[in-house]
Amino acid sequence: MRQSHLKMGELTRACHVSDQAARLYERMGLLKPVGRTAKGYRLYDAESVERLRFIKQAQRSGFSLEDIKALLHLDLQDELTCASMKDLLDRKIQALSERMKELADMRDVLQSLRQACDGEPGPLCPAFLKLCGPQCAPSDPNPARRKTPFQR
Amino acid sequence: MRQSHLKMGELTRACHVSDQAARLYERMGLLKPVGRTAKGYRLYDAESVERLRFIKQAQRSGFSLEDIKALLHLDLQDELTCASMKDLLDRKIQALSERMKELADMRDVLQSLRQACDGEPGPLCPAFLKLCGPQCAPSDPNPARRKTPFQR
DNA sequence: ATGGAGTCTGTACTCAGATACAGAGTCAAG
DNA sequence: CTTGACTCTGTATCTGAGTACAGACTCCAT
Repeated sequence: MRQSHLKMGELTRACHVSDQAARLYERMGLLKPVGRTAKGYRLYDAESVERLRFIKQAQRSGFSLEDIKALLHLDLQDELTCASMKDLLDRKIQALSERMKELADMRDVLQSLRQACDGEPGPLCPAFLKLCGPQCAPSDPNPARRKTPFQR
Repeated sequence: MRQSHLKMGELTRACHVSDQAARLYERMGLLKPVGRTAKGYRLYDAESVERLRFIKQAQRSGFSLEDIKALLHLDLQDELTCASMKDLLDRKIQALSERMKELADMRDVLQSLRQACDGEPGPLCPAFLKLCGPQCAPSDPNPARRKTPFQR
C-alpha cells in the first residue's frame, strides 16, 4: 500500500491553486478528495492533481465551473446524459473554434500595435489606428446635467 | 454636415450590447460619445461602433476592461506610455499564444469526448478517461465532523 | 396634443468566482 | 512538551462585469 497520498497543501501547490479555491471546487462537486485521515484531513492522489489542473485549464478556456462539472460528471454509460452532453459538446467545440479565431485576430492586432510602439510607422492595422482616435478619457461626469438644467 | 450620428439604441443594437453596458464602459473611460444633443442625448459615430465591437472582442479574448482601457488609451506619441505598454503588449501576446494552445488542447479533449459519446471506444484521450474516474459528486458535507466529534 | 418608445441619471441588486478571517484542532521538529 | 506550520469548518467580504428599476425628460407619429 504505497503511501502516495497528498494533503491539501501538496495538491494545491502542485496546481497553483489556493486551498480555499480547492475547497470551493469540492463544495461545488468538482473535486472530491479520495479520502480523509482519521482526523479529518483531506487526502488526494495523482489523479486529483490531473483533475484539478484540468479544471483550471478548462476555466482558462472559457468554461464556467458548472460547465466543467457537467464535463467531469459525464457518464458514458448513461444514454440520456450522453445525448444532452453531445449537444453541449457540439456547442462548446463550435464556440472554442470561434474563440480561437478571435484570439488569433487579437494577437495580430496586438502585434501591429506593438510594432507601432517601436516607432515603425509600418502597416499598423488601419482599423485599430482609428480606434486610437480621440474618444477616450473618462467622459465628463456632468455632460448636460439633468434634473436642474436640462433646458426646457 | 452629414447626419451620420447614432443615438444610444442604434449603437448598442449594432454591437449587441445593452445600453447600460455601454454607459458602464463610458463611466470607465472606454467609450466616450462624440457629443451630446442639446437635450443631453449621447451621440456616436461609425468609429464608436468599431470601438465598441473591439471592446467586446477583446473581452472575449480574455482581456479585462482595465486592460482594454489601457490599450485604447495608448498614446503612440508618448515615449513613456509606449515603453510600459510594450511590456504589457509583450506579456499579452505571450499569454494569447498560450491560451490559443490551451484552447486547441481543450478542443481536442472535447472532440474525443464527443466521439466517446457516440459509442466509439476509439482513442479517447487517456488523460481524460482517468479524469472521469470515481471522484465526482458533491462530497458529503460532513466528512469528519469537527467541533463535536474530531476524536480526542 | 397625446401616448408610446427612447433616453437620461442614480442607486441598488445580481452573479460567478475567489479571498479573508476567526476559532479550533493537528502534526512534527527541536 | 512546546511551538510554528498545517488543516479544518463556517461565515463574511471582495471584485469584475453586468442588470434592474425608479423617476424624469424627450421625441415623434398619429
